[in-house]
Order: sequence, then structure tokens, then C-alpha cells
Amino acid sequence: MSAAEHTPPADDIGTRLRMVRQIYGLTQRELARRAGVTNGAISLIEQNRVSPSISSLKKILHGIPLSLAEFFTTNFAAADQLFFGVGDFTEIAFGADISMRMVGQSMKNRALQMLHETYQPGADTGLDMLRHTGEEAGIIISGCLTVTIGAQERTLQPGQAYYFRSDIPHRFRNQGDEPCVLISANSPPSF
Amino acid sequence: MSAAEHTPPADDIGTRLRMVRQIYGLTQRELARRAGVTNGAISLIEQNRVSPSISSLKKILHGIPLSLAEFFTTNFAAADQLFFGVGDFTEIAFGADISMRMVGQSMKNRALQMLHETYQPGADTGLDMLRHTGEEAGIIISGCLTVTIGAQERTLQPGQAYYFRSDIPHRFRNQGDEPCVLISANSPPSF
DNA sequence: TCCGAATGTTTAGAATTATCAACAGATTTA
DNA sequence: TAAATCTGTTGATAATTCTAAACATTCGGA
Repeated sequence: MSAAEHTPPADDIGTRLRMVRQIYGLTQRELARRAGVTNGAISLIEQNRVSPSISSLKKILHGIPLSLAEFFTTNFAAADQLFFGVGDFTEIAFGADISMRMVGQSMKNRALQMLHETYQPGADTGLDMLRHTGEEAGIIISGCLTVTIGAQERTLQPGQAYYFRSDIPHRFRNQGDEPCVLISANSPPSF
Repeated sequence: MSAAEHTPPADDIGTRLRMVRQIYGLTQRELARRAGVTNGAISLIEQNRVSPSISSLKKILHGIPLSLAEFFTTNFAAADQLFFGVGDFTEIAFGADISMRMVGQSMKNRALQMLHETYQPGADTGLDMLRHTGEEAGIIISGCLTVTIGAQERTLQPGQAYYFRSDIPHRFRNQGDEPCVLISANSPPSF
């Protein structure tokens, strides 16, 4: 271990609690009401002016709700960015006529990968079908996309969607004459 | 969720702390000394007569040592049985002349599988080599065992050992004229 | 058996935490 | 602008936790 480790911003209980509370959009008073403690107690804890008893912390977390194990385990720093602008997407190369833009920078330690994809007319992921672990789903935004899943094939229109286990061989292609845009998700991230 | 869930024996902090302390073979006084608290405090906490503050619990766990996250996450109930008699092994069928006896009953939620294996003369796991995820290792106790790992093959004598990634095709057989006994381990459990 | 050491438990008091109510600043509403 | 919230913070007091020391019990060894 290096001594100057990348500091987790919420090593102290107070900051950690404040982060959680704000992520869940609660005020000190609202959380206090749900948990059955006073707002003052939460204030003092969040300022690290007192170290709560397990029973108090348990009550407070119950109002979120969150278990002690989740509270101490979850990496809230990883969830620090909740909203992503166009500039916060990462382009993933997949041929010249397929654009895949991933929400966020790195999928390390994430359970989900969300993509904004564009298939130009004629684009095709190829005859040797894709296969990987996990599950995936997508919804067509505009244009048409021909999706082959195992033995089944269908051309999806805007508003339609697919969902399948990713270990079933699959293939995507745009047989129309206008670009196809879709939003898709993989779990766990496949690249 | 069912209401009458299988009760984890250490849902309360006190019992949980007592289990951990005893697993690590510490007395209240010894742990208190290491942690910089009094033995009385530990006694009261273990009896659930007080609910420790986070700072106290953190100090105490530091003396074990264990992090708060580990303390609340780890399933100590799974590690309740620490020692296993001959009767605590589970026989795993693997042909008539190969005996595999596993330490413990079930490998659910375990990271490691420990086996006591006996290969009768002529025993062979077969030409179509074994492959699975994880890693495995073993030490020969008596007799000889011919181990094939990928392109390499070697006949091991008592005291010798192997260690390889289990996704490399592998095969075991006893070409000698006396039974071969060995101890082996898989991580994660392969069956 | 008796003694000594080791273990966990208990009690009174010091230290810390939680409550209640009041306070100050920011935002909304009339 | 002023009134009315709503936010987080703070002080005095009540409640709880932690310490220090004594107590009770068990286990071995002389």
C-alpha cells in the first residue's frame, strides 16, 4: 500500500453521512424525522463534533434507508458524478460507421454501462455474432435497427426495444437509409 | 424477503464482536490493551448493555485488526466451524478409483475448497482434460501422481506439489502400483 | 487444598453523546 | 419589503457511554 493513497473523500463518518443524505435529497430535519432522532444530532455528527453510537447511526441510516454494512462498504465517491453532459461521454471505437458513446469515463467498479449508439446506413457488427457475459437492453430512438438474437431476427422501429442474455449470439445492423440512434445498457460492462 | 429469515447469529453488535474476538483468540483484556480502551467497555458492549460509539468501535476493531466495513460485512457465521474431524468431510464422487473428500459440507459463499484425495493405482481423470475457472494447488502425501498441465507432464513424489491456473487443461493419474494420497485446494470452489 | 493468575462482570464517577429549544442565514411568498 | 418558511448551527440539560477499580469465577500448579 502506498502511504499517500488516493484519499477517499468520506473517510470520516460525518462527511460520509452528509454525502449519503444529500445524494438521497434529504434535509437534516427530514432525515431526523424519519429516523426518530433530532436534527441537532445529525448536524453534530456531520460536523464530526461527536462520534455517534452504533444505535444512533443505525437509526439514522434506517431513515434513508441504508444498512450499516452498506454505509461502510459503498463507495459513494464513485457515485459523485450523477449527471453527465455531452462532454462527459467516452467514445468507444467500433468501426467507422458505428459510434458508441459511453456515459462516464471508466467503468471500473461499476455494475452498469450505458451507451448512446449511432449506426450509419449499412453499419453491421458482423456475421460472426457477438457473445459475452451479462445481459443487455436497448431502445431505438430514431431510424431502424435490425437485431439478430440467436435464431430470431427483427427490425426495430423507434420506441421499440430489445432485452437478452448477452451469451446468446447477437448482431446489430442498420439496413435502412437513414442513421439509427439508440440507447443501450450492459450489465456488467462488456468493455 | 421472507419475514422469518434464517437468523444470522450475530445481528447484534455485541455478539458479533464477541465472535470476532474469540475467532482471533483474544481475551477482552488483551484486545482492550491493543485497542487502547478498557476491558470493561468491551464487556459491556459484548453484552449489548451499551451501544458503542463509532470511535470506540473503530478503536477496538483496530486492535484485531479489522475495518468497520469488514466488521459489518463479513459473514462470521460462515466461519463458525474452524476445525473438522474425519466425519466432517464430504465425499465427492469421481469414479470408482478416485476418492475426493472435501473439508466441510457446502462451499456456498466460500472462497476456497480443500480436498483430501486418494487415487487408486491406475486411476485417471481422463484424456479429455479438466478445465474450469480459478486456481488450484496440491501436495503429494504418499504414492506417486502423474500430473499433466497443458503441454507439461511430471510424476510427483511425496512432498512435491503443483500449482496452476485451472483454465489450463489438466489431468491427474496414478501410474504407480500403490494408492496415491494428496491434499489439494481450489479457489474458487469448482464444484 | 490452597494460592496465584487469568478471565469476564459489575459499580460509581468522568467523559461523551443526544435532546430540546433557540438562533442566524437563505429562500420563498404575499 | 416584510413575513413566513426552510435550512443548518449552537447552548444547556438529560441520557448514555467509557474509565478505573473492585468483584466473582474458573483453571492450574505447588
